[in-house]
Amino acid sequence: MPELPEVEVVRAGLAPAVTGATVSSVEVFDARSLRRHDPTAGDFAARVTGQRFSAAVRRGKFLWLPLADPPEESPSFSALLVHLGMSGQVLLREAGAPLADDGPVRIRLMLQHPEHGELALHFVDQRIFGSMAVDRLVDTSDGAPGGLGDSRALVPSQVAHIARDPLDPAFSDAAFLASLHGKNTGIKRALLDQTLISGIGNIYADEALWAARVHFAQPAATLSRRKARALLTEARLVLAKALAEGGTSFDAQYVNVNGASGYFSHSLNAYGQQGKPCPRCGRALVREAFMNRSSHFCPHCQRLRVPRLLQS
DNA sequence: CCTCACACCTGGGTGC
DNA sequence: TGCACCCAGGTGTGAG
Repeated sequence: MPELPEVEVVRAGLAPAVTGATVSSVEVFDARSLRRHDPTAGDFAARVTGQRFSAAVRRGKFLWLPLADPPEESPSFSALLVHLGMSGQVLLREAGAPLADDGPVRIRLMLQHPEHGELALHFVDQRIFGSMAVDRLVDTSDGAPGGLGDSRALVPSQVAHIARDPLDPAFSDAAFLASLHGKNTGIKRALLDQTLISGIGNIYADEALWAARVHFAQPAATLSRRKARALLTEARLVLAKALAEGGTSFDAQYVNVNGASGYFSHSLNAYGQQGKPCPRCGRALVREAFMNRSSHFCPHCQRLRVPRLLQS
């Protein structure tokens, strides 16, 4: 469940269940799902077992559950970091729910919540591009809250280089627009660059570009201020609308913490719509190879515009 | 520095 | 049926 709306659906679902809950046990069934865990930070299971979560927090596509109490030997706070990669899921189940029902469960946490009692947290990940880790929390560079869900100005060290997402109140439109101007690359690459703006992936990049009528390969620096601003607005709109519809689910792989799908796939205008008529002009949408994957766009509405200065 | 190709994985779908 | 090949919501790394 990978882009901002899908990760936010998971965060919002986890928050009431994990906040205040204590981890009673940890089972790692596949150590490859700890690719982001630094072994020098200590054994993953040992670092999490017995800990209490204080919140569920998200920036972009990164999710973390801060641990309420720092370890005795260290003064710094840390968090259970979660990234879903391409195929990760976090499912909340009744204690004793069979693992086999949920596909490849890579890690299971048993939680004890003061009000809700015992429940199981299943980290499922087909392709193992996602991972869990224990990571230390560091100060944010701008002094604003690290992400949605925690008012403290802290982020996991592995998230410190990730830009704020466009739904974050502390996101700086001006800084983002200025950074586009200095980029020597196409606009879609810039939208997907999580150090410039986070939370946007292949689906919502294509949707935002379609809505703003911008070609994916348009050099980022050649977008007018007005066009760049419009694109940012469309990105916000599509993320917010997808979130309101529970995210995009093409199959059972992308679900909320209860295993339910989102509905935004019915609202897609461009992504995966190659061959179908453009909802705006009626001409056929196309798919083109891009960065080892695909771009979907309308060749009529989204033209590549080469500035006169660069023509020769 | 900056940009880009590639590696990291599994499984579903398609066409021969 | 078998099997090669293409495809998939992401990110970190290292070459150039």
